[in-house]
Amino acid sequence: MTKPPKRPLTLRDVSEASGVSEMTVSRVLRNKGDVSEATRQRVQDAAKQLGYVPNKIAGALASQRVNLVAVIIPSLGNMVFPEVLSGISESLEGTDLQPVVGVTDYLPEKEEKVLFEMLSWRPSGVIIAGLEHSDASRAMLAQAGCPVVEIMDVDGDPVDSCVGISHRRAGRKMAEAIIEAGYKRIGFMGTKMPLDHRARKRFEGFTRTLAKAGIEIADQEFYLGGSALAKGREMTAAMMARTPNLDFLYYSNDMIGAGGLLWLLEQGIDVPGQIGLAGFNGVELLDGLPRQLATMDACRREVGQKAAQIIAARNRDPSYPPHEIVELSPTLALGQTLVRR
Amino acid sequence: MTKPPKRPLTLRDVSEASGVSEMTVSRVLRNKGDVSEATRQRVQDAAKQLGYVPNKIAGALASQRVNLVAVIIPSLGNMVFPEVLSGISESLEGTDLQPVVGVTDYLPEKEEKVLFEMLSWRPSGVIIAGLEHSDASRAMLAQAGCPVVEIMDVDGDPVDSCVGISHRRAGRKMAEAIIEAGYKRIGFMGTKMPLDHRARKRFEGFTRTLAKAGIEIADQEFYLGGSALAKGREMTAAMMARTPNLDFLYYSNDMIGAGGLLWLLEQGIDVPGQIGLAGFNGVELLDGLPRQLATMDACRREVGQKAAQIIAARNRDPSYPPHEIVELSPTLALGQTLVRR
DNA sequence: TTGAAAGCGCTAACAT
DNA sequence: ATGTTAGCGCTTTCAA
Repeated sequence: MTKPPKRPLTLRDVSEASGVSEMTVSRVLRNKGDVSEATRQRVQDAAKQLGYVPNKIAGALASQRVNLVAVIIPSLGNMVFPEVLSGISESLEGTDLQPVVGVTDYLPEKEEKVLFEMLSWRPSGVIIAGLEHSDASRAMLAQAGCPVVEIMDVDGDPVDSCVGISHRRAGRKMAEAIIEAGYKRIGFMGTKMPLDHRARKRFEGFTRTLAKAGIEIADQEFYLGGSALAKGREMTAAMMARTPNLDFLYYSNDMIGAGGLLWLLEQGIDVPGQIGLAGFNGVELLDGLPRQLATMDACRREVGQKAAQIIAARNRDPSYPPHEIVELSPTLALGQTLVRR
Repeated sequence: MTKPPKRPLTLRDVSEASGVSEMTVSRVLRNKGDVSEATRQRVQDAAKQLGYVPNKIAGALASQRVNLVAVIIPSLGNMVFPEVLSGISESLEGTDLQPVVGVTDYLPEKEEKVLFEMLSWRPSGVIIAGLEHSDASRAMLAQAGCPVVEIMDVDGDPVDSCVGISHRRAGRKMAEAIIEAGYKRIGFMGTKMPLDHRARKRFEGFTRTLAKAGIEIADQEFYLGGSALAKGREMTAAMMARTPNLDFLYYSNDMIGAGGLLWLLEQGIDVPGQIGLAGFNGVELLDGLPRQLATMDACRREVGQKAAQIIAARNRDPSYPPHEIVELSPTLALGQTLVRR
């Protein structure tokens, strides 16, 4: 090891230390072009010796290529998005592409800012959650000059490519399952809507399907922030007090569903005998609950994988067609809380 | 909006569109230097009209400044790290710095790779979890040429600055509380150690303190992967079958603790009457459990905030002293599962 | 207040 | 297999 340098090392330093031209040093460090084994060794030794770290900024500017994929998601606290991320990382593993994450907190203005920020690094691709964006954001995406994949949702009009599930259909399928099982007095709990378009679409698909069967939501409640598990408890307690004759509770996510389930069991309420339950997402957490909560898997990992594959493929092969739309099918898991009655 | 460009727009395009020199356009876009209100308007209109997004790569190369802070953490699936991240984002909000996240999966080799990758973008600072790094990683950090803050842990020898709690002390404090409450037959459950130094240190602090009081861990079990809640259940079931006379269970994280708690309650076991429990982290999730699990807060958000503040301060003021060490004090929450017996 | 020139550290393209 | 030259798109510095 050498002593801390005042000035960051450059290719030139390695060149001088190894007695090889900058160009050849560059070739060695990128494994590009033919270099004799001897010089390769010399260069690598010199680079390691000095502790040289290449300057990607200069490299990117010169080569007009940046191996970054911008990934823009609403939140990291949700568990859903980390799973999407790991799908993305997985698919990008073999390539030289690297994901860079930006978080919007479900705020369109912040999405705009984050997107602008990321595009100004000229990434090789953009993966962005949702199909709803501000006009400015859509314009930026359209002009980005790189593949764009909108994920998690297919109910809408993508700028370019798109990978996800239909949340309307997911809501519908759940409603159908509930109707078919014979439940009639249904309560709904979820996040406040305007922020979360996918939850809203599920709710729409759900209520419409119920309506067609002549059923109306008997009670509903929406929350914002806080511990989802605790919120699930509270909302369930409140709703059961307000509307005691409910026979089913549909939660817009598994976490509040789990909270509700725990509360109901504690009250000695028979689940699913007296009341049925369902959530949404298929989070791993559920495996540890006293009852297996009915849920619907949102294919989070697969969404991430496929989206990243599209980006990678289009970077590899510019003739790969844009505007690809991939709709994945969420699977319904009835668990132990949605049974025929 | 204009039609999709083949070539990304440059300052030159804005310059031509507005009839102002590139230099002045640059000044407007960065709010730097004096520009007359008239030209400022012209330029901004032109830029927006064209949909110009500045090229940060070129900007960074020219200015030798990059407004990115590299944040390197072991995992996103843990809930712990997203909280640290939000602390970081929060502190960086006012500045022009932006966090960029890299994930190591607790693997030193991957840490090395991620670190190298991030340093090659010449960030304005590095925030990295833990004090244990490979020699190569330490060397890179030492040579990084930017402030480095190691976080989450203070039991060790930081390269530069450091913000965190003492996990040894945390383990000790928990042991003291348990001893003082009168528990004697103690079981431990946690992740497999070598991967997670902080969990290991807590365990060490814990067992040593017990040892001093003449108590030895009566049973222990370690897990790897899977749903933590479910693992907590399984391990607890296995341990209670194997060593039925335990009177306390210490879990290395709240999630497995929650799983254990749920299982015990289901079995009709009296918590904390028959057996006491404690976890670690103070995760929000716990608010929704049937009993408030004893735990110890790791100050995750505060750690992130403080670390980012240090980076920001040192960027603002180069004379800000390096090698700052900040030890935060975790607070013990006895909840309802650690009571005097 | 504005503009012109130089160059950041690399790599593409072309020699040799 | 290796070296040379000319930028990449900005910002710094200096001049007007």
